[in-house]
Amino acid sequence: MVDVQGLGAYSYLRVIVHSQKKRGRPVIPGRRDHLLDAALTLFAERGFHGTSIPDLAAAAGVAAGSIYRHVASKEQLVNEVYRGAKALLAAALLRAVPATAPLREQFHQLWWALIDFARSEPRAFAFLELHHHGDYLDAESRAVELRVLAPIAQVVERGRGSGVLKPLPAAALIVTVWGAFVGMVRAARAGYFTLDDDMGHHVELTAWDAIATSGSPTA
Amino acid sequence: MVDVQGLGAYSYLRVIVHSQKKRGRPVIPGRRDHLLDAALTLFAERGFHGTSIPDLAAAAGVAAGSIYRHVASKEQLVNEVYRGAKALLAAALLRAVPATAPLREQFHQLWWALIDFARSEPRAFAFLELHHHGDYLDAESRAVELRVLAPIAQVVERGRGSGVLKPLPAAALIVTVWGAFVGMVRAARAGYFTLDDDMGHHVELTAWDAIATSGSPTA
Amino acid sequence: MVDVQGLGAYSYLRVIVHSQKKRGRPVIPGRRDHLLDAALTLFAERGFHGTSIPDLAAAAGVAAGSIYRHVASKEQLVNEVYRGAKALLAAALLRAVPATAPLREQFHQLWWALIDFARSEPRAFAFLELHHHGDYLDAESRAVELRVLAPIAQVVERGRGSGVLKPLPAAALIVTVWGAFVGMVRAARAGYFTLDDDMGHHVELTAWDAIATSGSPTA
Amino acid sequence: MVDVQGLGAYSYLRVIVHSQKKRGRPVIPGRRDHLLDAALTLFAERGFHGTSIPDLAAAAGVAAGSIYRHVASKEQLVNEVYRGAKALLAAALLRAVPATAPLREQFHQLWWALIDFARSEPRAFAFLELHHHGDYLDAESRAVELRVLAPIAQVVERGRGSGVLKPLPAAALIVTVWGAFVGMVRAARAGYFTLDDDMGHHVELTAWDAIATSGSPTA
DNA sequence: AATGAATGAGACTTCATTCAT
DNA sequence: AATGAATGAAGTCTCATTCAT
Repeated sequence: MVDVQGLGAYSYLRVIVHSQKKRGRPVIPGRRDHLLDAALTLFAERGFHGTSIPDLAAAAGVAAGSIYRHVASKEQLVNEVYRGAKALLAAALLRAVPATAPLREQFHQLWWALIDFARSEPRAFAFLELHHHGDYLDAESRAVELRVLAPIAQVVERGRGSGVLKPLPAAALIVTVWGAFVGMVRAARAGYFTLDDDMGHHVELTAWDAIATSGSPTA
Repeated sequence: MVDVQGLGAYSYLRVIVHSQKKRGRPVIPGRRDHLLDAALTLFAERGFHGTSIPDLAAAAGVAAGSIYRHVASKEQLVNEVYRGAKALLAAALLRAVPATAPLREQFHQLWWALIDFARSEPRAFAFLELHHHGDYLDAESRAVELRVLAPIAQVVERGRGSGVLKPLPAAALIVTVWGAFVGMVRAARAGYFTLDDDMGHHVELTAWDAIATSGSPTA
Repeated sequence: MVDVQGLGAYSYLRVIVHSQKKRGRPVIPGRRDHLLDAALTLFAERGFHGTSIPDLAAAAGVAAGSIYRHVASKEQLVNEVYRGAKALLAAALLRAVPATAPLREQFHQLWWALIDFARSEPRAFAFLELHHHGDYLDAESRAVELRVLAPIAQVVERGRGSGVLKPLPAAALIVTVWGAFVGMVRAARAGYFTLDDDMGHHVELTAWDAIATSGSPTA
Repeated sequence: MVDVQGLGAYSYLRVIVHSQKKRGRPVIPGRRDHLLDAALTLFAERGFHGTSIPDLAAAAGVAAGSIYRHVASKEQLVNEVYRGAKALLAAALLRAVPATAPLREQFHQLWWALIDFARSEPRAFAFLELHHHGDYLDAESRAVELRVLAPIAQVVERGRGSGVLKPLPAAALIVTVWGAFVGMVRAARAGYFTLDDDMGHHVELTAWDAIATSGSPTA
């Protein structure tokens, strides 16, 4: 099991042990997480400006004013959600890289880790796709985009060095793989097909052939 | 000359599509076209909900109330822009398919037509990417996504039949190509690299190898 | 007639000639002035924080949103009202100082100019009293308080020089006169008596004796 | 020892009034007194509507909800503070009137009692000035203004009868004295000068001359 | 007795749309 | 055909108050 660094303060990603140390009316355990979760859903579906505070409150099952007990502003809320989703994706990718293995095997692990992520956290995936930019993202939240793709980049670099991958600029290889993956998920979400194991496998083959040296073994 | 079907009433597309011809018609489009053009810019940059009517009016250089001379509502305006952008893309693709040619050549034509489009109409491309869904799109506007990719689909189908392309589901091949292309443009827009001819060429190679039968010639 | 400088942009203090040069739905002539007037009333009665935008809108007979067509914010509105009221008071004082006249006569003119002001513009007077400080006043609006009392200060200085007034610090004399005047107006507003000519005259006598050299003639 | 009537249940006034005595009672008042004290500060600085319950709670060092252990509402709180401040002023004035003494001496005592009050309880003084009116004051709290000036009125009446003071309406004399005093304190608070003994003495002279029969001795 | 989370009304402000000119 | 003032609903956020602990 990988040690997932970088979760930082995104408490809702962890199973929370409530220490109940303060006096006063106690926090209903899941409230904040519930809010962030509802926000993830709505922001992913309608975007930041398309989601109102009353919408969020209704989805979270709280009064509108109560939201401000958990976050200071709507902007802070998106940023919190953004970083949470990003951490989730980063964790999925990190978990998938067994340090030593044939490159084709690494690629396979990575690919299916991504598919797992897209399947188990479809909202987080959709959210990240929709919110790269936007004035409401703060400096920390921005400048992520492809940085989270570092594990992929790492694998690609290794492959280029060893001659297994095409001697093209790394960026060209990465955008192809990442683009194919995103395209697949989007098409599935749009209803063009179901993202089943077969489809995942098919596109894995195309993605690998895209970047592998022509003569390399495909599977 | 390509027959640009489907433009319907979206005159300003015709102006743009035909603009290289310089016939008698004034190049400076009418007020309505100017509005649609300004709307394309703002919607692409900020999204539908992030763009206000006063913003649009200011960008178009008209009074807010005047917008309602041209469209009945803000929603109708996005839909109009949406269909315009989609028609632009469709036109670019249609123009690119020389009915008879080796498949690799057709793919090449298609690929560079897309690059031309992304370069010459970056706002339209960004807009389409950002507005697939959204409650504000009417029934006609939605359900486009990949339909406009019909020319690509057509080429792919031909290729599968002839054995030049992998015997995978057409959807798997299409999403890979389209995904790689979109990934490349997005990465360029995000500043990770410049979409120059070299990069276009590199990614073309990966995309082709992704879908071609393993032994096929690459270029 | 004195040239009243300092009215600056406070249009509502002047009789307005409407030049009606712009197109579009015309401004209903008195609207902005009407708003400032209603704001003067409410702010004087309830203070800044005690007056809401809906209150102001109702008092001015417009919709709440319409207020923002005339001022950029509630804060700008108070400041506008503040400067208007101050200009009114300044004008009243300036108008009252006949450059050459026996000091007692000057005092008399000044005193009754103030009474005229308090009677004809009771809201402006009450407003100024209530709004010296306040975070909502901008730098320009603050730093007025006694500056507008410059004409009084001028007269007092003259009197001290000539021996007609007591050889006390000017500030001591001024605060007594101004304080007596304000006390009188406040008491009248509170209903303790009516500010008629008799009362005005009585307090004038006390105020003069307060500052005049003991042996000076009283009237 | 002065008999401080009217303090009723406002225990914290007694603490302050008696504080110079240092008997067994703890100088640090209870929670409720602390709250009323904090409220006096904030209300004096920002007014009723400009002060929020969270502000008050923070200033008093208690939780927002705890305030409602001590008062039933924010309105009751101002009224409580109002009556407390008024009682403080009343006590200062009562303490200052030695039943038998030459009128000039009585005036002197009164005047310096007021100055003591303004110096030692500047917040109470500022508060009273700012809160005469206001919908939030209940019937009992309102209609005070000059009633608390009864001791002054008493002295003035005596003086009119004996011919030492001007034969003008008592109200005319009172507002002058009170107005001069308030004007002096306000000017000092605004920073125009320091309210030192000299200034207090100077303005005392003007105030006395204002109301004394012209030939009367000044000091 | 005290806490502070929760509430919902209401604050200021913006916006899509209408309308008089 | 075009303008921009006017509107009122809705948006974000704060606040007085309640309530579970």
